[in-house]
Amino acid sequence: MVEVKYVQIMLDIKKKIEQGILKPGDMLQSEKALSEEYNLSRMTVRKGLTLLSERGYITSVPGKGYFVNKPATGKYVFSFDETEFIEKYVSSVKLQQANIVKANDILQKELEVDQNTKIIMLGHIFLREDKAIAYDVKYFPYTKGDPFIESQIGYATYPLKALQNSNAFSQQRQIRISTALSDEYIQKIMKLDKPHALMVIEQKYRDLKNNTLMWGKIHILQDYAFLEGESVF
Amino acid sequence: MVEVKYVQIMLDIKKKIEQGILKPGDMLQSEKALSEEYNLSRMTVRKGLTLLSERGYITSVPGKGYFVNKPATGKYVFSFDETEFIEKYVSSVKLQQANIVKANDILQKELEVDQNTKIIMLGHIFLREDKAIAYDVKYFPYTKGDPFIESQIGYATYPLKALQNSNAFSQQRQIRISTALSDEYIQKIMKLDKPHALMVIEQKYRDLKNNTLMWGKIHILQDYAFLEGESVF
DNA sequence: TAGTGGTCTAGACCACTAG
DNA sequence: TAGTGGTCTAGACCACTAG
Repeated sequence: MVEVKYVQIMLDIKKKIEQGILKPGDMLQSEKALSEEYNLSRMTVRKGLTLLSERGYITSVPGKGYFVNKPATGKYVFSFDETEFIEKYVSSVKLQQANIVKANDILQKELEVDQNTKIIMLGHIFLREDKAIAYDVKYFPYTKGDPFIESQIGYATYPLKALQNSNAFSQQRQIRISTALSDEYIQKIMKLDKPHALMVIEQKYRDLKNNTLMWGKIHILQDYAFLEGESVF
Repeated sequence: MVEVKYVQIMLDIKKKIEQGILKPGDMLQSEKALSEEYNLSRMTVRKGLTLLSERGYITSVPGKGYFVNKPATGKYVFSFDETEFIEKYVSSVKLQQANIVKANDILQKELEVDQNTKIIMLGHIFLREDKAIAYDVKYFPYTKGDPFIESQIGYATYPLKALQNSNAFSQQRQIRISTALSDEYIQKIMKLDKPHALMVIEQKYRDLKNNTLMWGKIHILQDYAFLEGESVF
């Protein structure tokens, strides 16, 4: 399989970096020198270098040249999606609680609203063959007349899908993963006879104007709580 | 601040997608049509479209055109790095155990070695003001004469840094996050008086030939176990 | 066959770097 | 002042699509 020219030069330089022939901090040859060495136009060389730069191998410093990066360690990508979790493990979702509440201190902070804002709270239990494996609670600021929120009240199935589909390109999401022992309330509603370890996945959805659209926590029983990721540079 | 032309066209089309003027599945105008509309050369238009494509907004289909993507939900990037964790929370690291062991079933599977391979096992306790907050165990296949491994035995401080620095560009890393209740062994070595929730972070380092360089698990006490991430498309 | 995106070229002008 | 990377152009040839 013959690769395209800019991939060839990219792979060639990448190999030199991986083998340590080019070391972190080293300056590459100039675009001009590379285009002469590889017999390519400068734009084609640039395309190869851009790929290396996007993948974190090198950095360009205008006026000076390209430099081999010090590898950044510890960065991973992973996926988490309630709807995927549900498809994988959950046989049914039970609406456990649906309330309109006033914003307490935590909600004021997390949703960035004042104390008079009404909040829709939705609690769900995720069941697998009649056994509770996760408890999910989400809070939505209730803006009167907001067509999305109106549609959520009394929404039959799991509400998040609507939020995700509505305009996902205009959302920014944050996630926070931690762990906790089940407290008495959770043990009661999940019908656990003793304390269990839970993975707690906290999510916040924002729109492009930085308004918080949703804040919520999912508590997953340890046997069903796995996240997997891969390194990226 | 005047943006460069390819950023302008990128932002313009991005806005149309975010506002829903262009919807998932829609075909964009052709490169030629766009270059006439914006009065730009085709290469400049392409550069803008490439940015949108890299960010997950559109996909190009050769021979047909560019299409607006359906947003992929649930993908996040986050960082985890033992050395960062140590800097943030840990006042001292205690070597708890250093052994050469034979590969049992789990190690054979995780390290992809046979039963005769010798494995170096290093257990560390992470202390914060004399209190154990994490327990870390790592396994390295012992290849005789491997200069890296030789240097690890009896290595005074935390061993991972050497592995990370040695040749990080030629490594691929996997991570797996789960949660567990502390078992008796962990309670003993961490001096816990009762069961605690632990975040379990499992990491595997591979080289480019897919040899496993290291497999290990860190068990972190719930109060110190937080991972944060952001959405990416 | 006309239209699409993918690759590649040769050249231009620019701001910035560093002696 | 010579060299560097950043942007942009006008054009070429290609494989692929779909009527």
